[in-house]
Amino acid sequence: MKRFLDLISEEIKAAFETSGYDRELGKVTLSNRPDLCEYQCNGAMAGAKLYKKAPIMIAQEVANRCGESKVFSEVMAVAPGFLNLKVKESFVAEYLCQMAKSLKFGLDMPQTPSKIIVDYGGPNVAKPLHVGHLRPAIIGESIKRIAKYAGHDVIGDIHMGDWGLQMGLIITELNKRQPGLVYFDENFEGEYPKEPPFTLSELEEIYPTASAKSKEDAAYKALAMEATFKLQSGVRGYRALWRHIMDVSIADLKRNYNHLDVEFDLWKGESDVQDLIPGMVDYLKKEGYAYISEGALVVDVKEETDTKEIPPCIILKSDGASLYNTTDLATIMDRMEKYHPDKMIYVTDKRQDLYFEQIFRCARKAKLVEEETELLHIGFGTMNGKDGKPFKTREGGVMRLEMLMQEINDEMARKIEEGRGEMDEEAKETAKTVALSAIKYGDLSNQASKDYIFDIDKFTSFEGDTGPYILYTIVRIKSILNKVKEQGGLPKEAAIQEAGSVSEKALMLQLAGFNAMMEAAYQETAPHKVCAYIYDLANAFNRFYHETKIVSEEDQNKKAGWIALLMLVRDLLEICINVLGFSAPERM
RNA sequence: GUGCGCUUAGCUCAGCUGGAUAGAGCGUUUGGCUACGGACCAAAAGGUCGGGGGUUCGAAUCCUCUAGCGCACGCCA
Repeated sequence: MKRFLDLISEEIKAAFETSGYDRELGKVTLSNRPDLCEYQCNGAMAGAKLYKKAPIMIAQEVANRCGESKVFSEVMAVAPGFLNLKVKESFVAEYLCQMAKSLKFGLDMPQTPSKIIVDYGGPNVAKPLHVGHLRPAIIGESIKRIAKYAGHDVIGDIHMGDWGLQMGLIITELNKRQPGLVYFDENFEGEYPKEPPFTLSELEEIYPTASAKSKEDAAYKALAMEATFKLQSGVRGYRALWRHIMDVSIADLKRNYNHLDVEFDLWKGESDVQDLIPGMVDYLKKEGYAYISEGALVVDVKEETDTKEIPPCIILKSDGASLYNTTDLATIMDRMEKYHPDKMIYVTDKRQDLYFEQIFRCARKAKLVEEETELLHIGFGTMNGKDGKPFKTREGGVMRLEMLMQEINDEMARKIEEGRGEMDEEAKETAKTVALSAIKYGDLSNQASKDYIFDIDKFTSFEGDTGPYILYTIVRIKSILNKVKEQGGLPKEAAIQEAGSVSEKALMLQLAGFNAMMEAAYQETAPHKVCAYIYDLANAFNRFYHETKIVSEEDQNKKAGWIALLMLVRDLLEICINVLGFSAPERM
């Protein structure tokens, strides 16, 4: 379906054209002055110079051509040359009826869907998730869902850090504690046990212990590095241990991400591409992209148009070891090979901007990707505490994600109990649902690239521009619809009708902007636009609701129209919160 | 030093890619409860859009200079 703004622009554009002006001047935008009109066109002022005419003259001419319009009830030329527009009630109602019937509520699907890989998450295996993992999970998940809704073929990849020193550390510590394990017996040739020699909680304790030891004890660190090396060189027992660590850790990661309603299609990690590295390095050398500089193997990624110094992309360190860059490039190769994506989106901290610039340039220069392959880095800002400094525990440490979630769940449960005066299982579940909306909406309503203040009190508030307010609105609509159902059922074939009040029309116009909004959110990878939209929509609905008695309406026809309208509001709100990554309970 | 980003109401943030009187929420003040869910609605106060200059009929938005803050700048991820 055409976007509403484009549709009504058509008419104004045609009027410009038949008046002898460039039709592009007829672009219509939302009104800046809702007190004066619903939409406006500023083309007459832009055209004034071109046609050496007073803008008001042009505007007047165009307005005169719109006398008999199916679309507009008012086209008025106003000084200095604005065209103030009001849309016919019948036109909006017709548009919404079509929307309600269309598969994606008016959002056109691409002729050929793009294959998109979204790389987000990036947790380290065997280390607990902390608050730093919250933003990539929330933002990445939403970007993925928006792209899916827009009709693309999207794959979410968690891209774990599963091949580094932390593995060597854990193995070393295990060796100290249980040297008798078969994994450390070099002569062992049988099958290794299926059950891991540790539990999750042990694993969670082992890593920090080992990490602390290695910082104080150089010999210990050397052992850990040796263990890492042995693991990477394929020592059987170490690989088997690694598998155990992975299994235990991934199960825990899945549980945690599940709580966040974050789901990955691929659970790949650095380890998955290690075998590709030698071949890639050979290729880069042979084709002349890579050369030795200061002992390291690098690829130059400078370009003539650069206004700044871009350091080369390091492929191998001077000791010959691979690093983050190597793995990321190999991952790009792997993805091209296996999935052939049109686009790869990386969701990481914005401090990695330069790094990804280097990686992308290197991948492009060395033809690891095709010319059309789009590489995009969405760099997000820091999550700060109320003091404006990076979010920390009271003790100043890094807060575990589970702790944070627990704190917010508790706070929300407390509020719900306060409201209801009781607490049961259902209320607990509701608290979790609402808490998640609070966190996610609080994050996503800010532009991703900016730092933001993580203010629990603000986010968990049921008032104002918050997740709970949105959920409240949805629950409220559901409640009305249920009431109508009890009363005698929802009409089967209810069609949205012409607005009978200002607030109703405002609500309808807000609904009509859905497809344009979603398209923009996808194009600009901007979840915050979805938040802004539903906040406006929720407000428009509540205003309308406040002055309209629906359940007790006598005129069945009118009532049926309102119910159809309500269902559309509910559907759009639910679609939007779904792409944002949360859901609404049945009651609150 | 170089580059990037940010600076909008007391606080937290929008601002539809150049338009009319710069908008929300929180907080403050005030009004509306026989509640289809008041977790709501209505209203008031609150701004030289960091500062200067420029382009333009018209600038928070584009250019330029400048200040403050943050971040990044070859072998960490």
